Amino acid sequence: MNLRAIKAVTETQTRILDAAEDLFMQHGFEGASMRMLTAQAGVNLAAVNYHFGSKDALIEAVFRRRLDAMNTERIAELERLEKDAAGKALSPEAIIRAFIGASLRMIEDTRGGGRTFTRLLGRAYTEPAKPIRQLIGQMYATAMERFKAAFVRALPELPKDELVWRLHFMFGTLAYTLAATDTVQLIAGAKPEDRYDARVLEDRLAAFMSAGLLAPLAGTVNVRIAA
Amino acid sequence: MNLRAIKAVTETQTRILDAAEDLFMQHGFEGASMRMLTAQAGVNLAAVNYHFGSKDALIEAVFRRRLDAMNTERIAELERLEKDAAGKALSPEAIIRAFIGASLRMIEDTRGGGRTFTRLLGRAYTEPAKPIRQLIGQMYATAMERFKAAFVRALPELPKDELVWRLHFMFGTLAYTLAATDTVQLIAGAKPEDRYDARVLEDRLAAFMSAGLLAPLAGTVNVRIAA
DNA sequence: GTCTATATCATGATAGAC
DNA sequence: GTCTATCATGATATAGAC
Repeated sequence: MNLRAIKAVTETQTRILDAAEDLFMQHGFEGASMRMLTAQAGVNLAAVNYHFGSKDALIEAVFRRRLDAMNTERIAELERLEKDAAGKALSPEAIIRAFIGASLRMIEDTRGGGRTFTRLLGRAYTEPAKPIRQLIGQMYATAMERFKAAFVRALPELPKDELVWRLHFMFGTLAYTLAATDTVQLIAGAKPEDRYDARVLEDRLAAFMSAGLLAPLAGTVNVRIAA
Repeated sequence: MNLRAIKAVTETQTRILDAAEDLFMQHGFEGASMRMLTAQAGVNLAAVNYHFGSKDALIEAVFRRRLDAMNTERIAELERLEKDAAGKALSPEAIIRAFIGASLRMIEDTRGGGRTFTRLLGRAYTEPAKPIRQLIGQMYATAMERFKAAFVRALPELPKDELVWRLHFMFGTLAYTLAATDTVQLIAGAKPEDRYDARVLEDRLAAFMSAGLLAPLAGTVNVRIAA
């Protein structure tokens, strides 16, 4: 009888996943080695292959551990909003908050590694390696469709291709915020206590993103100074 | 007499820089090896160390080749605008265009490797390795200060810490756009001919970013549906 | 399930012939 | 300036004892 089928996650697996999260974030997927990883996890070098099969499978496990739950939470929040609205259109800002809230709340989780994961996630969005892009794409697919549909309903007058671009920009804003909140010196000017406060960050991000999403159409208001 | 002092950039150096740009973008700095790199450049394995001294020095050279010029161009464009305005305040959107224009125009340069570099650059913004962050930070420092001052002058009523956050968000939007324009599936819905048209992209980005920059202050307009 | 030991190959860097 | 050859180290992965 297979014990692993019952106790799906062992102590060793958790330690490996925690170390992998941290080291993939710091050094990238190719840059973080099995030796670094098993040393930091305090497990044997062979343990990764035993528990996960290969380095690539470990990468997938790292994302799967948190990302599936995160996107499920996003969709649940959106559906809660839609139910409460009872047929009325949602405000774009409310939809935005439903999308960004789950990831921002994770920033506050330093003990459980959530913050590390969000930084890894932000980095992974700009990862060109095909297998990783496909992996992330798959894991986001359902939530993306749901949210896109919600935005279409909330903004029926916005041309579809314009919406797609603006979703792209919004995604980028979030990705960079997740990845760089810890690192970038620009933010040095910001009050430290605000930096990781999910509520404050959500307010700031939601204000910025919804204004961008609702911007006047380019072409109709292109005022260039000295053009 | 040192010939390299006269002809600063040799054919071999250019080939190495081109290959490095491409492979650092694809595999990250740690993931791209000297062997890959010299093979793709069609030069000897020892050539990198001879011409650049080390892998780290090569990384710096890759950025320096284009980034210094890019930021000089940005500042020149800003100063041109300020001169034309003759003391009057610039519009935030004009300042934004001055900042993003130089990088977006580079996307169109497929032959010379500009597009590759912009993608590398977008990736590098989320790179946590300290030496690289410091390098990029240094190279941006002057331009950042100049542009921040311009925004302060254009938006005297916007609180400083709010401005800093919004600049951070704008930077993120641009970074992600540079890094992911080629890759992300979301954009699959966009017309392909628009995807790399710097003018179209600049219009879309400028509209999004300036709306975000001018958004009503968070806290004053936080309308939550079903809160 | 966990360990040691090892196979096989890639890594960055350099010494020294040409 | 360019090459080959080589060093010391580190890479992923696995076989087999416990």
